[in-house]
Amino acid sequence: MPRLTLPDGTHPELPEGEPVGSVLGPDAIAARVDGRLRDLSFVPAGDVSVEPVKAASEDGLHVLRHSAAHVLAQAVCRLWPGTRYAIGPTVHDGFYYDLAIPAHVSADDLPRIEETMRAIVAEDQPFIREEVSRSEALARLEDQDFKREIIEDLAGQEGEVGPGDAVTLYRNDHWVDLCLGPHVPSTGRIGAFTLTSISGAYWRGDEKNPQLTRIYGTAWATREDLQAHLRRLAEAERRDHRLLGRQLDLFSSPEELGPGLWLWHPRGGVFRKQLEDWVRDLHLARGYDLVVTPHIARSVLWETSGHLAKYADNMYPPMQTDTGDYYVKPMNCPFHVLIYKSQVRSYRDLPMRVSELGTIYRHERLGALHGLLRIRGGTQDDSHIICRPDQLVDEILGVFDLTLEIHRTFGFSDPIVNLSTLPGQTILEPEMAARATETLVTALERYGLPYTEAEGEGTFYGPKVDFHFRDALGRLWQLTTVQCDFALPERFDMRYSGEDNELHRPVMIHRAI
RNA sequence: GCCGGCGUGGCGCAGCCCGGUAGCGCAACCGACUUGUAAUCGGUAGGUCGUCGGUUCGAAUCCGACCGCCGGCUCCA
Repeated sequence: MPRLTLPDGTHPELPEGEPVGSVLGPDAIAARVDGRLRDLSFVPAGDVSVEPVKAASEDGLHVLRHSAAHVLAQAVCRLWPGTRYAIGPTVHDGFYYDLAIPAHVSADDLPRIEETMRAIVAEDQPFIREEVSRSEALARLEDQDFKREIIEDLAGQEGEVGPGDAVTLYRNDHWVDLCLGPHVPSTGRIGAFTLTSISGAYWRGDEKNPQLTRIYGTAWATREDLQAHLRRLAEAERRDHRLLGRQLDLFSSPEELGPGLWLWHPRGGVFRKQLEDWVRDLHLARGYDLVVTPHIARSVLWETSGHLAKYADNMYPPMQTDTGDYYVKPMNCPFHVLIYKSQVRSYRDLPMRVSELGTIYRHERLGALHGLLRIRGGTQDDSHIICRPDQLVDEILGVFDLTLEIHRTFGFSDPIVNLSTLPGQTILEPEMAARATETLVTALERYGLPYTEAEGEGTFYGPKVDFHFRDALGRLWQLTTVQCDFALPERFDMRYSGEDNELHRPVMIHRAI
C-alpha cells in the first residue's frame, strides 16, 4: 500500500489502486505528486509526496485554463462538425485554441460558442486520461491531421509524453484530444470563463503554413476573479497611450503622413524635451559622448554593414541623386562606426562610448505597427561602445546597469530577459560567434540576470540580450536590445593601436531602445 | 504580408441588415446665468458619410478595388 506524504506532514496510506484525489480535499482540482502536476485520478505506484492544487493557485489556474481550452475545442467541434483542432495551450491570464473550422467564424459567433461551452460544463463530463500506443492514437485521431502530425513528430522522443511508444489522450464524452494534461476532474470544474477574441494564427507559428482560427479566452477560479480581471482590462484600455495622446493633445498620426509616422504636438514637444534631456544627461554621467549623425547615407555604407543584404525589405527604397543612391537610415550603428574611424585610435582611447537620439526609419510590415510602440519613423535611444576584448564583459555589465536604470525610472522593474543566440545565417565566423555568445552569458551570470535562451533569434552580426516587458493588457513588448558584435568591426576594418604597438580589432556593443 | 473587425462633422457614436440626398452627445462659437471645480440654460456654425470605381431612376446604405485604423499571427537590425 503506497504511503503518502502530505503538506501537513501526515503520512496516510493509500489503498492499492486508489487515486491520489481520494485523500485530498474537495477544493483540489489537481495534485502535485513528487513535484509533478497530475490528475486527481492519478494512481501512484509507490510512496510519493502529494499536494493539493487549488483552482486559485498558479498551478490551479493553469490546469483550469488548459481544461477550458479543451472545452472550447469540443464546443467548436459540436457546432461545426468536421473542425480540426491543432493546439490549445494556456497563455498569460488565459488560454486559446487553434482550429481549422469548416465555416466562416467571426467574433459574432463567440457568444454561441460560449453557450455551447456552458452546456458542456453543465454536462459535467469527466476528463478521462488514456495512455495508448502511438499507432492507436493515430487511429483514434484519424480525421485530425494536425494531431497526427504532432504524434508523428513525437517519434523518437522518449519520456515526455509517455513511456516508450505511448502517448496520452484525454477524452470528454466522445471527444478526444492528444494532451499531456493534467486536467480538472470534470468539465463542471473549470471555473468562471469567457471568450475574449478571435484571430488568425499560423500553424506552428510559421507564416508559410496554413492559417488557423485562434479563439482566445480567459478563465478564473471564481466569478469575482473573472470580473476583477475584466475590470483590469477595461482600466488598461482607458490608459492606452494612443487614447491619452489624443486626449492630452500630445501627438497624432494623420493619414497624409503615412502609417507609423507621428506628429508631436506642442505639449508632446515639452514632454520629449524632458525625456531627451534626461536621457542625454544620464549618458553623459555614465561616460558616454554625444554624437549627431545624418538621416541618410550612400548605399555603400549599408552594403558594407550588411544591412542592405539582410534588411532591404524593411528599409525605405533608395533615392537616386547626382552623387549616388541614398538610403534613409534604419539604424545608427554604421554612422557611429564612421566616427570611430575618423582617426587612428589608441588602446588608451578605449572604451569609446557614443550615444545618440537617432531618428531612424524602418519600413515595418503594416500589421506590425502599433501606436508609438511600433512605428515606421521614430527616435531611438541608441548607443555603441567600442572597446578592447578584455574590457568587453565589464562594459556589458555597465550597459545592463544603464538599461535597468532607464526602465526602472519608468516603473518597469520586471524585465523578461532573453538571450538570443546566433541564427543559421550569420556573417560571423563560428569561433567568434561562440565567443560573442559566451561573453553575453558571462555578463548575464555575473550581473545575476535570470534569462531564457532563444535559440537562433540573434541578429546576423551577433547574439543579443533583449529586455521585454508586459503592458497593462499582459502583452509582451521588446524594449531594449543589447548586442555583442564582433562582425561590424571586421566589416568596417576597425582597428586600434595596442600597447604592443600592433594593430588590433576592437569589439562593439550595441544598445538601443 | 496573413486572418478577423472597423472607417459617418474636432472627439465618441446612431443610421447601413429591409437603398430615396445625414442624426445624437461632448467639444467649438454667440448670448444668458453666476450656483466653487464631471460637465446650467438658450441659440449658432460645422459632415455628403476613408478613396476610387460599379450596380441603380436614386447609395452613407448593395458590389469591387485601394488606403487607413483596431485585435491577433508573422516580423522586430
